[in-house]
Amino acid sequence: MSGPSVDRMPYAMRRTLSALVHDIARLRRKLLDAALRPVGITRAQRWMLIMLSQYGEQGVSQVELAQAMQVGAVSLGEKLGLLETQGYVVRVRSASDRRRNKVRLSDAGYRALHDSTALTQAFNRQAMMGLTDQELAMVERALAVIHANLTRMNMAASE
Amino acid sequence: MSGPSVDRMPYAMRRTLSALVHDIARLRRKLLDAALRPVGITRAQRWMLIMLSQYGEQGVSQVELAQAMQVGAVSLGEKLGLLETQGYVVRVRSASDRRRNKVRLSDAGYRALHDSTALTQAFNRQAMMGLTDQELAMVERALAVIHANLTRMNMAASE
DNA sequence: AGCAATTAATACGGTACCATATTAAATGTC
DNA sequence: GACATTTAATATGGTACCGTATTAATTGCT
Repeated sequence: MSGPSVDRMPYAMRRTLSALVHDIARLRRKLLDAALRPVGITRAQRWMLIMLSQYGEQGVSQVELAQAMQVGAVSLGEKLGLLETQGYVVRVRSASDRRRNKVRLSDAGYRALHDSTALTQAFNRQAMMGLTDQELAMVERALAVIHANLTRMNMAASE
Repeated sequence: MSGPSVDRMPYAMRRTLSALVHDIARLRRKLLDAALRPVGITRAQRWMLIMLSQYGEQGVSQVELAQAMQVGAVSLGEKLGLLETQGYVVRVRSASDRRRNKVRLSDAGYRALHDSTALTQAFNRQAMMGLTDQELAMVERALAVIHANLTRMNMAASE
């Protein structure tokens, strides 16, 4: 009879590697999106434009693009909808398979891609300030390992 | 007369450090949230529970907590609303300043924190597999630099 | 050819963030 | 004490993700 059975100690909250990754992603999204405002696209949209630029005139289907970006088909469709509304991408029903959309960049899309590049690079320089190229390369390699681990876990989770 | 004035070349799309950070954050959120499902909280909620555990019985105001977490007051309020609905936190109007809420963990909150810890640690071990402690320490230091840069930029942006 | 299974995209609903606008309470100034 | 200012929290609306359910079209099997 007596006190509660729960442990009420404060938990350790060192800024771990994982917490740093989430925090950096969050801050970077916020700040870079603000920096890209003049161009009219966000960081995530820029990423999609970059991917789309790989496929040129003939375009890609949404499923194929989603796989290449390791992103859910729903997220992709939503973002494409926005980009289409804004005029940066074009979606056309494929004639050979009328379930598919052929997605490609418009001229405005290529222009937004071009216009956002310098801003992004300048932003990255500021964000990476104080680290040598060697350090950055090492971090990139380590993160690639973590990314590969997570990708494997992700595959395993979806069978 | 003539062709369009836009450059239609495909853009380089090496998995850069920045892209890796965003991707790791996204995958980690997805997979860890799934792993934590049995406990009933998400990774972001766990983070908030950890922070709340620092303040003990007397609790914190939302503004103070938002500053400590470097998160917007709105996001914080929303997540607190969810956690309160689920019974993990308690919000009480402060008597001395009736604008303020005093927020603290409930017993269920402490329990969820406890229950989610082992799962999170196991998850992290899997995600970091293949990297030595030295490498991880080095990555953590480098990410801390980037985080500090972004934090500074964020301060500057809000004057 | 006919029907079942698969596939591409979308609808719907949810979490995690953000900025800006609003409301209510406190504070500072006269 | 009265009124303008500041502050704490919330309302509103937007982007970026997710999972599951649905719809329409194709493919595969018989």
